[in-house]
Amino acid sequence: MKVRTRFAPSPTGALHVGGIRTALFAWLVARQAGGQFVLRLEDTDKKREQAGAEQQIEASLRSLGLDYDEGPDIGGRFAPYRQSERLDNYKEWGRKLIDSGRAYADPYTPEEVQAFREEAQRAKRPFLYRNHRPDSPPEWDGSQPLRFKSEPKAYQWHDEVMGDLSTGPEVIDDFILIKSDGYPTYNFSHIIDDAEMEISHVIRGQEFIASTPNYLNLYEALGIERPVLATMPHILGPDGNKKLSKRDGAKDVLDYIKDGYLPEALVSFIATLGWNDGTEQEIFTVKELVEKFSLARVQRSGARFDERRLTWVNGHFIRQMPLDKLYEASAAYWPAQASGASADYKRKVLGLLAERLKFLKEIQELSGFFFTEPDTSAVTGLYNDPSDKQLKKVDKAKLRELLGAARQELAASDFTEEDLAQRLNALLDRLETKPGILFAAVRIAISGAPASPQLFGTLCVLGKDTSLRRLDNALELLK
RNA sequence: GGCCCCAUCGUCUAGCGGUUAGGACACCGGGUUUUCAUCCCGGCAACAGGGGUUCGAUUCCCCUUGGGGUCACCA
Repeated sequence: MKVRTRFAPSPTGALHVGGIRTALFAWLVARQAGGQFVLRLEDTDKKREQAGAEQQIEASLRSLGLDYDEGPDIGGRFAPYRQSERLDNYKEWGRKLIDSGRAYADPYTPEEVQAFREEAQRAKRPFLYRNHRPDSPPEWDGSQPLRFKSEPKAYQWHDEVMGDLSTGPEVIDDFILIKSDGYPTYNFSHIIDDAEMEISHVIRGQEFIASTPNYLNLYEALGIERPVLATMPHILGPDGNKKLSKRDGAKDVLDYIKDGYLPEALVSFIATLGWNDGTEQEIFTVKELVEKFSLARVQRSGARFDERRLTWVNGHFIRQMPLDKLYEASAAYWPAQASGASADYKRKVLGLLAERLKFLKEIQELSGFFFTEPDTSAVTGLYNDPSDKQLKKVDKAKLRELLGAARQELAASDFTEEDLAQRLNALLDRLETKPGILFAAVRIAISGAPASPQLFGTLCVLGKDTSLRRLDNALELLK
């Protein structure tokens, strides 16, 4: 079978993790089979549409490397890929259904239908339009909704993720195919488009499982062979059990990218949210995912979104990334003060920072003192009230003595890491002091930060002039 | 409310009749002789409940409970 999958969002907002996961899995299925992945825009609701959403969706997919072979902005064999540009198509299929007696014009006003619905609600029964199906509907002139004339019956079908599913005839109803504004409903348009675009696997969220029997009924009326169906469980919010939404702090994918989460980390994390290969592997490269992914191993229950785990995965990817690649990826995250610094210097700073980064945006806060003098009030603050327990025991006079001695050693050093280590360690013995005291004192003088990368490397990168100057400044502050 | 789906540590999960129920995140402790972090070692922590089936159920079946979805001229 020729495998073609699609991701078919409506342009009503940004893509969050839930939507992206559906896209990722569809993409993986296509890439694994050497098939195509299609992006189609379901823009049939003008009221809910949001300006810029299409671009945002496209950018989100691209930023994660989920490239599509056909889509609204790149065209393809079955263009156009915006449903709003395929309206004639749906009308034509609507006519066919009218001709075969499987569609009819809905004569009721929205208010009348609403009254039926409320009546059903009062009786605590599910609402079925077909209980009110008109005997002799008017001719469809496009101003009324066009409804599907269903043929209720029981269904059982196979879902690649959920397994065998079944329902009774009571869930089948006469749903609207084409709205009175001329736009099709999702229920109609996606079936037509999937068929015309030769989509082999329909992979989508759990919310569609209830309407699947209706689609099955429509496929039969249309004489269309149904594609393979796969239903993804929802991704749930971190604290609640509700479907993940913006309100749960579900950031848009581009927000994560902006904060310096790496695409490959995002992909690995999202893929393992509801899927695993049965081994104890926790992290996957994109290549591995393409090889190992299978719909059959997708979890049937919903998964909670835990950002802490994403953060861990991201840190993992950062740490195993070669420095050159990491440097490339970090371009947008340097603080403003770094603009004058050389690439070579920044690369060295990044080398020191790399092992403690959770995401790239942290470079901004962590690297400040490499580019500007430490804040004097921060330095005095740290000396007066050190977080370090050892340093607490030392008075100012002693601090001055230690820093003075350290300054002398540094002045004599060639500022290679080895030499610095050797000299300062020797100083430790000579002054009979603990590293927790001497090194902390020096570290604060040169960084003004409560936490910073390892001392010798930091001194080495900052260089002799800067280091000595900062030590002098600190000595001045301690007077 | 009807219909449908789901159910292992706090979280993501392995398990597909016999296991000391495994891993990871988070958390807690220890180590890597400066801080933070990394890394390593250790610890805490789960089969929702009740019936069956079976020599034996986390695993298969049923019920209960709990959670979710759906019942739009939204997708």
